[in-house]
Amino acid sequence: MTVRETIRRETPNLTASERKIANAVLADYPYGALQTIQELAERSGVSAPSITRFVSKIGFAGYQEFQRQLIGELREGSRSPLDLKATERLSRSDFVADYARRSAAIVSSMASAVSQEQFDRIVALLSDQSRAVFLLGGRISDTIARLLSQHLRQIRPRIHHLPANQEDWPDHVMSMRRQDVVVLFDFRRYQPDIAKLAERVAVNRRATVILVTDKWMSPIARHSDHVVALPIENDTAWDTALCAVAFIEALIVKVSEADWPSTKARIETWETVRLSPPTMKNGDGTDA
Amino acid sequence: MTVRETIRRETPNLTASERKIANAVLADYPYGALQTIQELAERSGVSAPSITRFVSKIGFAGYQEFQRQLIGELREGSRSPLDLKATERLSRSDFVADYARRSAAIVSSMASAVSQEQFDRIVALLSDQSRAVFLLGGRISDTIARLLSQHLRQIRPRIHHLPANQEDWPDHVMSMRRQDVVVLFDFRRYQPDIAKLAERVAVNRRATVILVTDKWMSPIARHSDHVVALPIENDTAWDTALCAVAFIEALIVKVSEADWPSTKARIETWETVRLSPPTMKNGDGTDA
DNA sequence: TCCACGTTGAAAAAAAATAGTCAAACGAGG
DNA sequence: CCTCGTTTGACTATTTTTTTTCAACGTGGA
Repeated sequence: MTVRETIRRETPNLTASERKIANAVLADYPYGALQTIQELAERSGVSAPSITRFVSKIGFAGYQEFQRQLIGELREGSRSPLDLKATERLSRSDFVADYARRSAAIVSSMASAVSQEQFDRIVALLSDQSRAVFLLGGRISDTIARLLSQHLRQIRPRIHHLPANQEDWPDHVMSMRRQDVVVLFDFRRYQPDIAKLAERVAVNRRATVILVTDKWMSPIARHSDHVVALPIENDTAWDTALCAVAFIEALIVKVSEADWPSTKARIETWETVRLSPPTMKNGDGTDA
Repeated sequence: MTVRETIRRETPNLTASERKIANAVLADYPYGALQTIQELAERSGVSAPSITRFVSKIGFAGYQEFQRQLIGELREGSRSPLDLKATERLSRSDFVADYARRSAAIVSSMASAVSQEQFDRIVALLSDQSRAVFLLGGRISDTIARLLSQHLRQIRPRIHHLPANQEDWPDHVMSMRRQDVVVLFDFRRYQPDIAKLAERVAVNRRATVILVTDKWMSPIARHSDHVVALPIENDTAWDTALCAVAFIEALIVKVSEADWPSTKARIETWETVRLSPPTMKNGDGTDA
């Protein structure tokens, strides 16, 4: 019986504070608990005596014995992944584990949905600072688009996240030049307004359109230069945005590496500016 | 420079007793040294003061720092089995596939960071429509928080996503009642403003605070009733939000299932309303 | 609303670990 | 064989850590 299992088993009997401790211990297991009581108390947000009560409640004679057991596990663990197997078997029945496993499968299937060549082309477009980048997503997917915007802003200038309100679009559209890049996110329940925007951008402004969508392909695809069709199915009532997130995070990594010194410098400047004035933020995260 | 190397390098300068200690430490490295001074002294066949002299001689401030260093090494070392392999193969030619694989691994590790019990408790809180729900995230994580808000809004009423601007918070905070739920997202580069909000909410309004953070634990943990500590490390310069997304999607599935007929009815109504008038959207996705 | 119970953290006590002191033991060189 | 310098461990002081005590607090039930 590992400490982890013991804690899991005792969870139902724990009080609120004790549960916080349990979380802190399990969150960074087992190293999180290889500290003094004080430090663990600090990290868990409870008092030191609560830690003592916690360890005795889950069946140890004292904090030291508890730590000794953890070190013992560590030592055993380095020999055989026994604990891992046990944990896995234990968690077969729960939803979280199951969901995690399924999600992982979907994420790994992303690789077959995006070819390396396509990825590289998109990275090249986004890394080219002579091109402005405009982003927009649908009702739900706009939050994903915004994740990309936020990160890109840290890496390079001229990132424009279009506001949700259609009426504000024309201004932005008019400022697009032919060499610019428009990244659209549109998953099923495709939105006509975005399709319209895409068409206008493609036809009138001739900007490069990158579309991130699902395998059923938003109608925007016909106006897009690059279409990334990601898996979104989950076997639940809800589609998953995981692949989209994984995809944009992969993009971020590569775009930032394209000119890392510049990225680093920019982030540092950014931090300085952010920290000095008492936070004066732009309300909705879009640029004006 | 590992402790082992340090010891090896210093060996020539050691006295007989000190060499005994060195042998004892290296013989069962690093576990042999993860004991009290007394035990190590016993095992080495020397006295406790010799141990003290030994550790200071090889350049540590004291026995504790020495042990801490060892634990640190252990922790670094343990990252290798899964991640190091991935890092090695982070090849240019197949970046997407590698990234997908690593991302999948991280997502599947989510299961060990979130226990089923904890998950169930959070689902119960969010499913309880008598509780209003307030959400907020940090600079980047707010987009994740927003994803949750968006979905929750489709499922149930009284979802309030706090605006990014701090000055608008007091209004919302004042409307919080004791039975309400506040969901905060805060990943490293923890933001003081959010911590302040959390404290005020916990102390003044006594609402239930759910914190989604990373294993280093945002200082908000101290004021939170439920702390979800997710893996975010990626071996890239950027932290990943994948687990956070997977987590909230899992939440969504279960919260929506808690009262599926009601959820379904609500979504249908929602669709009708959304499609009929020529889209009049709320600018930033927060409620007024 | 009030009461009884369980939970919590501050403070103090207890225990332990660690560092310091000093004299004895040891060994090298005379 | 003696002397000096080094090393060593018993003893002690100090610091740190852990545990216990106890009062206050919040919670849930009457």
